[in-house]
Amino acid sequence: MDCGGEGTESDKNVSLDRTKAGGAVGGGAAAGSSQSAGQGSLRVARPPGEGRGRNQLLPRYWPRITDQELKQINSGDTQTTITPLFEKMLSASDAGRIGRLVLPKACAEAYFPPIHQPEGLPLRIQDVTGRDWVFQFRFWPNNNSRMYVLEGVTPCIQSMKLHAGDTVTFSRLEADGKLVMGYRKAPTSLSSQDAGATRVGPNASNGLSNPSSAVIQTADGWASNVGAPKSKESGVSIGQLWSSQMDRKRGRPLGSKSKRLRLDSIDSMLLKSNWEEAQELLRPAPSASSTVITIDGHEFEEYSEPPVLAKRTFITKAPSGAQEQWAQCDDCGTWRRVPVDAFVPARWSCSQNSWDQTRAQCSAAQEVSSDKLEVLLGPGPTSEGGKQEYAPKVTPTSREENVSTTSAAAGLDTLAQAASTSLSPVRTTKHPRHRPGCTCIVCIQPPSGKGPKHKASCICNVCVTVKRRFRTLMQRRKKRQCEREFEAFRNKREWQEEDASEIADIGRAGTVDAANDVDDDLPTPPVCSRDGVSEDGPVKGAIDLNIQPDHEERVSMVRLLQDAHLPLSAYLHQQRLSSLYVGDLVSDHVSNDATSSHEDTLSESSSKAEADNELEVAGHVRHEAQRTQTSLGYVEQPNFVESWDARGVKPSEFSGDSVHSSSSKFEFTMMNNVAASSAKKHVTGAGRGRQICIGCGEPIGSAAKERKNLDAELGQKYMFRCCLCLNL
DNA sequence: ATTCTGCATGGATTG
DNA sequence: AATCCATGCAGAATC
Repeated sequence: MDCGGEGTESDKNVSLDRTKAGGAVGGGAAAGSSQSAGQGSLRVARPPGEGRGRNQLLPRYWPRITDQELKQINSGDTQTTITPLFEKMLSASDAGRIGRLVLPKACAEAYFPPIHQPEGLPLRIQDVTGRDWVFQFRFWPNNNSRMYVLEGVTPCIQSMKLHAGDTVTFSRLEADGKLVMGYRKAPTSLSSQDAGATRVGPNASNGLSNPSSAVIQTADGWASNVGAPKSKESGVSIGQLWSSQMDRKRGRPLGSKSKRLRLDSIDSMLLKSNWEEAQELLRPAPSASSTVITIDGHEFEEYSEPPVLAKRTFITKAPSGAQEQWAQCDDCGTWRRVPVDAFVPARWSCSQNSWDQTRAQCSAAQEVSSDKLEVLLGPGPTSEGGKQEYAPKVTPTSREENVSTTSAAAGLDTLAQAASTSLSPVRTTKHPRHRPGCTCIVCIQPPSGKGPKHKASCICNVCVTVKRRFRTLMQRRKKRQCEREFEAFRNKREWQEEDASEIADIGRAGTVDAANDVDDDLPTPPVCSRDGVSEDGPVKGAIDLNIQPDHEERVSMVRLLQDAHLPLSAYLHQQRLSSLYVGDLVSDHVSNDATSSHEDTLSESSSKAEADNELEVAGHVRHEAQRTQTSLGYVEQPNFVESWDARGVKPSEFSGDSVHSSSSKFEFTMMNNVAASSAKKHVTGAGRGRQICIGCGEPIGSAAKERKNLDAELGQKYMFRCCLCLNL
């Protein structure tokens, strides 16, 4: 029997049938589980029994919740029925600090309240400990579709100590419709690594790196980490099943981006180590020709082709004083002497020894005995096992004379010593562009952390070179900046000239006030009424070329500015939303109504001074749009939507405030009037700005601080209180 | 400089 | 081909 959610078709059919048998689970009445419902039994992944569009839910989101998990969620209350909804394995993004959990679209639309505005609405979700979290359930428009996210999940994720690879589950308590979020830890080896890329085999502790918190997979599916020891009665090898599961998940989550691997610290260290080793082995391509360029009086070699990996070789010093290079055959392990400047490819054998035809076969004897070679190279390279056993130890006497071109440690040590003791420049292959004798800044300085410390007044070669190059870099940066500024200035002039030309043309057609100041640094945003004719803007009577007839709302910036100074209660009253403030329900359509009523009260008059201050007003409008959003959208946290009944109940039928506005729409409208071409970019900034205290309605000075405080306290975003209201 | 925010992109998956 | 969704990115706000 297949264990995962992506099982065979027959398995799916079985699950579907089970679902029909009973959608809700809990209290032993395990929906769709013909298996034992006793403690520790496992629940087969199955399609959710309810919810809109449930048939479209991908199997990987089907909940695999155990009875233990259900009991934990339900806090031992056997009377309450729990309906598992869906689950999702956390991606790196989900578990990151950004605090956004991407929700599968189908799941979000099936089980969460329908939202019609990108701002969405706050959603209260309870965790397995009974703690309530409030997340912002919203969406982003995406390719004519939507991308649903839960925002502000970081505190919750952190409290659960979840990482990428772990799984969060969403269920619903049927008694009150409350949403409950559980979790399932991935095996330790997966918590920091891609579950799809890491395979835990049968011998890997049965796939259980931490029995107390790991996932157990049996023939029935998954057990979780929720507390108690797990059942081990599976007749099938857990390792095999785990392996099977991992096979199916390979190339899949964490996420489907299998190429985007996460690296834990050990991996990072290994990668860094390998990278540094690889750097030591990089050589200019044999066929590449170099050109020498001079920068700040120093010559650099530039190659048109990328470097290639060379074989790890060793250089010794012959009694005659000449240097020799030794390379080991990959086939027979015999060491061969090659010219000191010879390029030995990464894969090399005796047959490629074109420098000594008498030793171009593996059958040819080694030129010197292994003992002698060991003295020359140190015990490492020629040690038992021979091949690829490199741990060269340069003797103290040879360290000053022999510079290994391959050993990172020995080579870097030598470089460091040479630099710190002001020896003459040493041979180095530290960089493919640098050849023995290179005196550039890269080669003359010791490795990071090594060598003498330099003072500000130091005038050693390294310091002088570094300072000179820094000066050069700064000059170049400044030059580039000047060029960019000049380019921007030129574009701006051209844009203004074009605008002036267009307006002049329109003016000649009799539709434009010729007094319009076209020399302003920035275009002033006209405010348009519904018919697209500017009323308050400086171009009175002009046709707004950016008007979008299908847009529902047109608002007055001046009016918005006036509203900004209204107390929240007064504003709500004016907008016929007073009931909202006392806890009555307001839904999406309410905010739309607010917009309409807002529109109805557009100010017909605007002073010249207001027109002159359009830019400033525009800035305030952006601010005000957020205030409006805050006022309308997130008034009373205690009255947030508790959950969403997936059986089709609309948000307005919820017993809580679920209020949000169309502030982005406001802003888009306004920015659309400014310049359609740049409206999108302006809209990008929607939702930001100074935050408004939900206690007193005043702007908050240091929103982030208060928000973090509130995050820690309430575990959600979009709720702010100033220091006074927080009694700080 | 850092964090927040709202997309935009493109690889992976599905139909 | 269409869609999903993980993540990158740029601009704005904030520290």
